[in-house]
Amino acid sequence: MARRLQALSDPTRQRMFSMLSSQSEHCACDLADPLGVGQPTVSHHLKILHEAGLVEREQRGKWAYYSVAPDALRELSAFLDPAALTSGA
Amino acid sequence: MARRLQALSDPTRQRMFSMLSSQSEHCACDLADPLGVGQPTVSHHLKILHEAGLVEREQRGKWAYYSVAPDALRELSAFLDPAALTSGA
DNA sequence: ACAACATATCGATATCTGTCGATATATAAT
DNA sequence: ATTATATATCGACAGATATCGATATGTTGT
Repeated sequence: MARRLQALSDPTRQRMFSMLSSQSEHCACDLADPLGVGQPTVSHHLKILHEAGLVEREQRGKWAYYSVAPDALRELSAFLDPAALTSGA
Repeated sequence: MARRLQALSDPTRQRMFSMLSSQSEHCACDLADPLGVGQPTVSHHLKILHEAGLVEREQRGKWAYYSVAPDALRELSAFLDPAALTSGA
């Protein structure tokens, strides 16, 4: 969990993660421009998010598609505030 | 929220916050030893947690007592995973 | 094999940040 | 007022990190 919080501490990664949340998935190439950073930087941040278990990676052809890891946020949310969990859904 | 995530990204502050969570409140003087850091460092981190709205501060005599801000974690948790919120409690 | 494109890695650098020692501020007691 | 104690601030420094340009890797076509 420490690693996840660390991964979410950078503003660029926060925006990146937000973009991935709002849409089902993103090709890495679509992230650089809106974020205003270079391609190596995008790649670097995606690696950090991935290693923290926050995003998943799927290679399709030359493109790499990233998406939010299904349970990552729930786990993090539960870790921060266990009392706020729903019992069912 | 960005600021709160940033505040929770440091390992020392995570442990600090955990200590404050497990007990109702702590005097700043009780934190340095268990954390293995100096007093100025404790003061510095408490300031960051306080400015992020994660902890509250109450001065009693020469001592400063810190406690977890009541709604901080719930808000953060809801921000990260709105779907996991309880409707009632 | 070769060319073209997407992504990852490498090396360098500027900035941020955690930590400390020293010092300042504040409160309490003598 | 002086002393003692608790906390905050300051200045400095080492280590982490975000970013970039250059290059490597990998994939898709020809």
